[in-house]
Amino acid sequence: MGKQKTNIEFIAKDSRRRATFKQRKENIFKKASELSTLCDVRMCVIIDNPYEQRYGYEVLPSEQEAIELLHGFHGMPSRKKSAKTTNPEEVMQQQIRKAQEQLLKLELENHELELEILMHEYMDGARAMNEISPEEARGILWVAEKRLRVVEARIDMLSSKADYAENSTTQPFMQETSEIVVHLKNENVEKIQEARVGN
Amino acid sequence: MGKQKTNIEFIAKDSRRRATFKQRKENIFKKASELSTLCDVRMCVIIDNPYEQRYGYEVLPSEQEAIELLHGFHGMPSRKKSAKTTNPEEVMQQQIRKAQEQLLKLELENHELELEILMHEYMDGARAMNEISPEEARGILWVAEKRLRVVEARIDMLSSKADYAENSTTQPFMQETSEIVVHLKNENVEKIQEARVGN
DNA sequence: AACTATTTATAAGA
DNA sequence: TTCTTATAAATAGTT
Repeated sequence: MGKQKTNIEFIAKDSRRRATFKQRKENIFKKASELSTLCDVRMCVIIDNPYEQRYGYEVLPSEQEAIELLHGFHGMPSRKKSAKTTNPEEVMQQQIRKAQEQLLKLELENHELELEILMHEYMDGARAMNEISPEEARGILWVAEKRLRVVEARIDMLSSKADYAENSTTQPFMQETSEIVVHLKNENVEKIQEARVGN
Repeated sequence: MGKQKTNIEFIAKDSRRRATFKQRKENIFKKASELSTLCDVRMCVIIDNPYEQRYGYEVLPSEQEAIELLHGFHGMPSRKKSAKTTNPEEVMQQQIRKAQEQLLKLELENHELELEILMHEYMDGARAMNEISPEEARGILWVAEKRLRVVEARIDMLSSKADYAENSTTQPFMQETSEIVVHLKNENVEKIQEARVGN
């Protein structure tokens, strides 16, 4: 659009490219915001910005939304909203309880993929907040250790090929396995320690 | 735009909302695609689609791009591109070698945050390909176990508060700590076993 | 960065 | 719904 129709191809001239980028980027965010409001649909636009050093990319409406969308948490309530009105630690405690509860359920129901997603989301959320409570630390350790024991048990079970051949067709519980890795900020090590002592 | 200027607010009428959604969604993807080409900029648009059951959301240009953008891997070569022309297993083997190499470097240089990012990316890549090789499995276990030992050692070290107070200011190695969780598809358990036997 | 001539996007209507 | 069309918005080239 404009005074002359342009082909969609890389703009060689730097000044023109920068101008076009700035303008079109802004318009895309605007359009995205409009559609989100008009149809009440969650969306996320991520645009790498090579011309700005502060952030390598810009996100609308939020990075958290993007993470949730990518992880498929369409049905879950937005963590962001509740975080606005509640103490972060409270929110996190709720989350770890929810995570533990769900983990237990999944253990019973053999839905490990859901756990993977849940943990992933939880970890992303915790990292975003840059802070975890002793309860969270304990919860994370609990989950991680539990996963590790399950994995080890399964590997032992698979040591015998015969057992595996037999079980693989009859036991849905063996369908998937996983280990869990949790990243903790170093300032939280002390909290973990406290959690262990307090436990 | 249109025959009448409209306020940006939720469209109550369902048929009209659906029409607007479809049209605007298409246009946003088009605009995003154009900007990406015009300025050679990586971007990703994720739109939840409540009217389609097949996918809860649509992504442009790819989910992998989104993951990389979110994790901040702007400088790294696109895994997707190389995967197109190479055997997936080859690519993954290269990746685990790179991961191990980098881990060693980080152990020495105390840059654990970089490892976190690297592992995160690696895991996402592995999951996307839905397949890992014995070498990868062994590599992942190696990394995970190594991280776990480091964490445990640090927690022991922190058992004494006095030691912590002393060391926290003088030992950069103590700056951060982490545990690592790896998710493995169950069909890969056997591969892990093979890797361990072959090791 | 601000200004237009045009091209695009799109709100209603069919 | 999808297509059409009058009009609002976006934008290429210019200042």
